[in-house]
Amino acid sequence: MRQGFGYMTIALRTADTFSAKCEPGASRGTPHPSGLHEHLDRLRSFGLRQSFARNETIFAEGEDAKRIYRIVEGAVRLCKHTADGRRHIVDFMFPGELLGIVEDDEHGFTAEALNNVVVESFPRNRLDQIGRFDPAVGSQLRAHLYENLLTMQMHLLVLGCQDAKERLASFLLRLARRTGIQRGGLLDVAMGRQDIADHLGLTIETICRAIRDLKAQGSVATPNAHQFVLTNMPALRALAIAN
Amino acid sequence: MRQGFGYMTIALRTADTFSAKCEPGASRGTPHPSGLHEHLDRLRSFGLRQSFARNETIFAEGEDAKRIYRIVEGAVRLCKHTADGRRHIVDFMFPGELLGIVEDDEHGFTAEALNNVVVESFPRNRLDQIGRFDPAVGSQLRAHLYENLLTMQMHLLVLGCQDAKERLASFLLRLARRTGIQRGGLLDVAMGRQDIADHLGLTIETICRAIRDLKAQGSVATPNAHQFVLTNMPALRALAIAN
DNA sequence: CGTTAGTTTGAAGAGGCTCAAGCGAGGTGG
DNA sequence: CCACCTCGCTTGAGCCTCTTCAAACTAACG
Repeated sequence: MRQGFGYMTIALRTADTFSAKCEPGASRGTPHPSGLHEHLDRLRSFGLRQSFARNETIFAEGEDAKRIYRIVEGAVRLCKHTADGRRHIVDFMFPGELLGIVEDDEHGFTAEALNNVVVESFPRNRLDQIGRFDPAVGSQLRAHLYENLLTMQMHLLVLGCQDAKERLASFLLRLARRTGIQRGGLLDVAMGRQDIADHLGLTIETICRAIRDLKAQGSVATPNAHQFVLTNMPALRALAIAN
Repeated sequence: MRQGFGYMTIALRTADTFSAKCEPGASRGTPHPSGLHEHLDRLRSFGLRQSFARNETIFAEGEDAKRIYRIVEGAVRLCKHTADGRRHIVDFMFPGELLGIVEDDEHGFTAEALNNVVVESFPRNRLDQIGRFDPAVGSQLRAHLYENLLTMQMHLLVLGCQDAKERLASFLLRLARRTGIQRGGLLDVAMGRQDIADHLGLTIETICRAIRDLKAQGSVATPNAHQFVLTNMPALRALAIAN
């Protein structure tokens, strides 16, 4: 651990860029471009800025959920662990996205930095306090939870119905939709192969072979292990579950 | 379709029994024994009671979500379909549970009757209206969404990490926890093998074989195809993900 | 008592997993 | 500056689980 920089060419997006967010569900117009951000901005004075190096834990499953987090820079994985040590990555999170919003007292998963991560965190009870006067907060929180719910349902469909290549295609397309694509069609992939495997319910070897196959059929190219070019979107979309 | 009765020995529970509900998460005390029910009861005059025969559709994915449903009797499956016709059953629902609560304009999945089902439905905008005066409604809706979210996360873990026997064990234990167990340790299983398969991301044959294996190792018995006896709970729990 | 829908079992095949080794890029120390 | 080491990625071979296809069985119903 703590071994420096990791990948991700350049984190172009900053905390003020997140209005472009549009996830999930592609088709439906974004219901709320997360109005929650405005409320958090109003809590600036309570905001705490923190940095985490690769593989450091931002918060852990079971910990008291006293603060909510906004990712300013870097990428994060959300993990759940089984009793016998198996790991599943529920989702990845990117700049401008909110983290650790629960209705429980404790966090339901562990959040770990994929690379150098900067987060701002805010006391949860402050937001609740605003919510007591401004009913919009409640509905924005609900919208946030609902988005997450839709994302989970989509992912259930992926794990329940798709084979390795299809899962990878779904993953890459969603990643492209969320993080955007650099000039030259370059897609930066912050997470390692093992992370992708644990997210898609496969092994690292199967991920590698699925990538090789997609390359062989001309659907993607990989200039290096952490960058992809989606050379044939229609083919990928045909594999994936929906866009 | 419409071939009469289906299974499920006797639906003992009625609309007034749901206070016993305690899902998901076993450990945590039920955060809200769904206070939403009280609000719905207050909307009695707008309530619409409907019956559905086995395999009939209660509402379909993509339809306008104008009403929310409460199951009075019977069991329901919630399905999503991929473009190429594959089916995934997101979850099953039982008497006393609420159905079709979305933040969207349209339903995110299809609800179909597993057996003879009776539901009460209420206009969504009426509940919203109550919510404008009573802030508790909003937080109860949020709690409801959050419960669903936790359930999905649990199920992701099942699909992402477990093999056939483990998935079946997880499924049976959760089912027992939700629907309760008859005298004699009998667990009524309203859904067919194909439904279980589509819920667990397996084929019907694999389900049958997993059942056979659990029987062989003495963990369950099956007096008939729609009843199970969980003869060795510790063994099942050891297989399952958490309780 | 035949029909039908659903369940169960078998045999063969495929996709993904395991184990093992090779490769390549980055960082470190001489 | 190069050699070395390490970590993560990639590839291969064999195995195992789950799937596929096919057929037999069972129970409910007309």
